[in-house]
Order: sequence, then structure tokens, then C-alpha cells
Amino acid sequence: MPPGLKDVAARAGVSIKTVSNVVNGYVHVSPATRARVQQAIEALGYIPNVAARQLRSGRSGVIALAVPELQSPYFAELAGLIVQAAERRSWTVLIDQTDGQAERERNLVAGLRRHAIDGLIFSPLALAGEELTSSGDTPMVLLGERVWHGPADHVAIDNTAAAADATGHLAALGRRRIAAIGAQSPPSAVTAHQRLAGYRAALAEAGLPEDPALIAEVDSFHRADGAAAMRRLLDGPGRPDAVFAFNDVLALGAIRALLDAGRSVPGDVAVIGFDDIEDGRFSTPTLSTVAPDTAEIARLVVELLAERLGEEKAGPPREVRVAYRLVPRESTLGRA
Amino acid sequence: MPPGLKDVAARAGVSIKTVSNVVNGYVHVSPATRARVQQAIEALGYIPNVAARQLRSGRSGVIALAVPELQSPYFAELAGLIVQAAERRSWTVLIDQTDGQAERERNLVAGLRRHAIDGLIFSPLALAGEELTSSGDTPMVLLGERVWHGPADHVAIDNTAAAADATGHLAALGRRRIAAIGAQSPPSAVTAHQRLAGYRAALAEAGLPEDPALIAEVDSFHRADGAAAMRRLLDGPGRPDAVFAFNDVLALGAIRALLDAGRSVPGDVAVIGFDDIEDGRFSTPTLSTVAPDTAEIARLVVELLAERLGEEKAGPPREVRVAYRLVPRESTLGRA
DNA sequence: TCACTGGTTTACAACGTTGGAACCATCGTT
DNA sequence: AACGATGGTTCCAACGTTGTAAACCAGTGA
Repeated sequence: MPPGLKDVAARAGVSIKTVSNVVNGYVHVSPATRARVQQAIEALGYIPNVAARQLRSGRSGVIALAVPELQSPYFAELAGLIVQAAERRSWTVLIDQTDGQAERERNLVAGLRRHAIDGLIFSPLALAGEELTSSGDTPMVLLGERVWHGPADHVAIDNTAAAADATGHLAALGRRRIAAIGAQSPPSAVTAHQRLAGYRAALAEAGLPEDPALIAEVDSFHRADGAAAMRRLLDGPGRPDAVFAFNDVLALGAIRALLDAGRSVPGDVAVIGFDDIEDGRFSTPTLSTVAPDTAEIARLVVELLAERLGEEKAGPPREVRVAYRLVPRESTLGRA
Repeated sequence: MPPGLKDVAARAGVSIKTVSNVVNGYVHVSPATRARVQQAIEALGYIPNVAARQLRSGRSGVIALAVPELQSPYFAELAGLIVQAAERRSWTVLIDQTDGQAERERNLVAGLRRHAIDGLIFSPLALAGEELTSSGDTPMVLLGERVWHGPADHVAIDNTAAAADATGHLAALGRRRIAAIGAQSPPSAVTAHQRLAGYRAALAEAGLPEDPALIAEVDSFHRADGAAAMRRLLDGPGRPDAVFAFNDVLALGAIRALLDAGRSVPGDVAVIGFDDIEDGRFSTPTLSTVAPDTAEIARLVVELLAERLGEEKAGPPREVRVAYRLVPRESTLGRA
């Protein structure tokens, strides 16, 4: 029912292929013809049929973005930026939520959507290392992870160094009993593992002992988990005077638990998070955090994917580091 | 390169069409043949080519969801639920961000993605009434709005009643100078308009006068807007002792501004929001709010769309009301 | 044995697009 | 004057799938 190349061609008095050439910006078309075709296109309101185009050319113009969950403000923000970056290349982004389930992640990597997408941007949570091999032949860019010897490009900040900086910030403020919230017992999430390593390194650097009673594990990364972990820390023998939470949402949950327990922040316990989500800039107290350069991450990820889509035979996987900043706010410094 | 029906057919020793019949669950296929074909499918790892299927059948199995912005926790949550609901019908959801720009919204409704999607779930912000007419012939379901005489189905809570309830809650607590945050000067966003109407109705109901100095307009619906609006209210002659913010994010911004100004919440000023986002359950103080039945909204929206996609000739547009609850928390009731 | 029935399978023609070869002017060279 | 080069355009054949209609193959009743 909607007009196709055929209809445009008929109206402009040229062949179908010539219209196709105009649409695709092929160079050798006379200005006169081009004008006539353009006019016919406008008049009919022609829109290319993506299905047919994909069938013929193999390219769909759609890339998939797979994140653990959109509810998480950090991923929501990141997704928005990636969509914008992709738009500049006139790609459409299909957002997939894995809920951190290994099964779903495996499906993705196995290329279940094979025909439908040209490329995949993937922020793995459950899968690591070996399992991330081979996404069929769909180019893939990994996000926020540091997978050694993986076959795919990836973009990440130096999680270990950033975690060390955050922990170091607490130590520099004179805190001696610094807790960590966000470890995971099967260290499946690589990111959590790296942040824990950074935490430990910073403790050593500051000459502070490491106390198992100060490390709280979580099942997932929501406010409730942060609050529960904080309560466990308070009930335990650790007597923390500072907390490094592995992301902002955990930190906000922890702060809530601290205030519920009658502790002041940062008076009794200083808190720092990770991600720099919008909430932290308006919470009470405002949240100190580590701010990855999210816009840069989004830009780079799309750029890397574009390169893979361009050169058929591409080189070895690349690992790109992105900058981050330490952003101290009230939850460690107190009110101005 | 990936196997097609052709390859499966060759391996199973049947015709292409028979394989197609098996794949599509056509009834009249002998068990023996079916088994042989199934086996070939598994062996080759055959996956149907969606592009070809769409080209032939006109259906893509993709629906689009257009929301103002994903960063907003409410929409992020809603999007997640809709994706889940769509998955049960094995639809893929393409999420579109309009940023509330009329231009983008118009493009969507005009059906720019026409060929690519089977249906559209749309939460309009800039567009209203007349402009929402005719999305080409792509079925559309509207979200969260009440557009009279619109040609499309829509699902929404009774915004006016809910806003009145929220305002009434403040009045019932004895507050006399109740401010509203979230009005918009060109009342483009229908939702904002309705919530303002509810606010007014509740004031009248409670026998309270309406004071223009107590109504704060915003440009958009982020924390910063809420904080700025609150500061204007505090600097103005209104002397509010309560605030009804048109969504939770505005409310959280307002609370932050109140605390910055040295006012206590709810002691000096009680605050209630709208949406029941996760943040409000862990903020300090926890946020009183109106909780729409989001899961039900998601379910209904997908169901309505499914019906439109089923019967070719469907009836008149339907308007579905969804339940909501008033959820009082610390920001109006104080600490337990 | 023959036509008939009804389940099972197949051949063929699309769907709208694009890559490549082929074609036809026109122009500048030898 | 004949020739190649070049720009502009067209023709043809796919891409992988499904709807339609027709062919095939028992088994059945006459």
C-alpha cells in the first residue's frame, strides 16, 4: 500500500534503479534527473522499506544495546547517550534487558538475533572471560568490563584505580575503619571484583589493616541491597567510620540505613559511591562519588562498533580506557 | 552464510515450503517429516530471517515504545515492564526517546518508521489532541494521557482525581497554604494540566483559597527544576506549609531545596509527589506519593495493542482507567 | 477398476530492494 | 573517421520467506 521505488519511478519517468541510486546518494546521476526524482519522492511521501533493504544488502541499520537493567539510573543515562551517538550515524538502537541472567546473556552472545542486528553493544554482568567469545560474526563491543584476551573490543574506565581513589579519599579524611559494600561471593561480576581489588590496594597504601567484618556482600545492586548491607555492617563487629559503596544506588541505600539507625553522615560515617547518577546530586546529604566520563564512553563505544562494521577484516580486539573524576560532596565532606 | 530454509530442506530431503510449514506450525505435516525437518533445523542451527519474513508477510514482530526520556525513573520502570509484557507475545520492543520535542513526536506519529514496526505505544508530552490523529495505519496506543475524541486507544489513571487526592491528603493534615510545583505556562503537557486541575479542585473542596503565589511553573520535570521552583516559592510571598509536586523527581528536588534553606520536612513544609519511583522509598525523608498501578498499565497497553493488531477492522478508540493508591510516607507524616 | 476424498507435499510467484553487467550517448583522442 | 573513456541509465537476478493453487498419494465406497 505505501509507495515503493516502483511508484516513484513511474511518477518521475525513470527506472527503478535510478530512483534507488538517488535515494542512496549514488554520484553519477544528472542534476535534472535527481531533481525530478526527489520531487516525486516528496510528492508520494516515499519511505524506503527497511526489510527489503536488509534482505538485499544484509544490513539492517539496527544495533542492539544489552544492559543488565534500565531501571538503574546509570544504565538509563548511558543508554540515552548511546542512542544519541548512534543516531548521528543514523542507526537505530534496540535496547535489550538481560536482568543479569546468564541465560539471556548467553543467548545474546550466541547471536539469537543474528539476522536482525548489525552490531551489539554489551554490558555483561553474569558472563565473563571465556564465555564472551564469539558472537557469531556480529561485531560486538563490550562495556565497562575488562576481559583479558577476549575476542571483542571493550571500553571501560580503570575500575581498580577509580575504586582505589575513592577509598583513598576516605582514608585521606582520616577515616580508619573503611567498609566496602558491593562485593559478591561468587565474584561473577567482573566490575565488582575489580572495585574490591582497588579498595584493598588503597587500604594497603594507607597502611590500614583489612578486616573481613568490613566487607559486605550484596545479591544485586539496588537501594534495598545497600540498605541491608549497611545494617549488617552496623550490627557486626566492624564499627565502620566510612563506607565505599560500589555504586551510587547502593550508597544511597546505605545512607538511608545509617540515618534510620541514628548515625549522622558524614559525621559518624562518611559515604562515597560510584557512577555519579543524578540522584546523588540532589540527595540529602549530596553524595560523594566517582564520575566516569559517560558521554565519552558512549561516543567511543559507538565509534568502535562503527569501525568494525566498516572494515570487514578488522584487527585484534582493542581495549580503550576512559577518564573518570573523583567528585567529593557532602556525604564525605559535610555541609559547606 | 547462515543457513536458510533452502539448506534445511536439502538436508531433510523435502521441499523448502515443507520446512516453512514446520517452522510455522502448519498442521498438516506428517509426524515423520516433521521430525526429520526438526532434526535438520537443530543440526544446522537454523534461525528464520526476520527481514525476509517481514518483507513477505508485512509483519516485523517489532513494536515501538516512545517515551519522553528514559533517564526519568518512572519511564524507565514502565519501559521495563512493557518490554516484559511484550516478550510474552514474543514481540521485540524498540524504545524511542522523544525528549519531549514536538518535532520528534510528530515524526513518530507521522509514521516515519512505518515499515519497521507493527505498532506504537506512545507517551506524548508535547503533542496533544488534534495532532495525535492518524499514525498512518500503524496501530497506536496512548499512554498516560486523556485525549478526548482522539482516534487512538489510551491507558491512563485518572490524573485529576489522583492529584486531588494528593492535595486533599495535605489539607487533611491541617496544611492551609499548599503549593503546587509542575504547572507549565503553555499547558502543552496534558498531564500537568490535569494535575493542576485536580489540585484546584481539592483546594476548593477543602475550602482553601487559591493563591497564584503558590503555583510554581517548571520548564521540565527534573530534580533541578523542582529545586529551583521550591526556591522561588520560598522567596515569594506565598509562605507555603505544604507542596504537591507533579512528580516524584520534582518533589525530591524540592525537598533538597527546603533542607538547603533550613526548613524541615515535613515539620515546616510537607511534601508529596507523584509516580512512586524507587528513589522515594529510600530518600530522606521517604517520600509520600501517588502510586499508579504501573504493572497493570504495562499489561493493558500491550493487550490493547495486541487486539488492534489482531482484528483488522477494529472498533472505536477505547479509554481505559487504571487504579492508583495514595502512599503516605515521612515527607508528610514525619518519622514514625 | 474408477472416481472421489482428504491429508500431505510441492512449484511458483511474489514482497521491495540493490549489486553488477550491460547499454547508450557524448566527448576527447589518435 | 574510428576508437576508447566516461557519465548516465537501465536490465536482470538475486536476498529468504510465505500465500496460493495445484499436484500427489493413499484409502474408501461404488
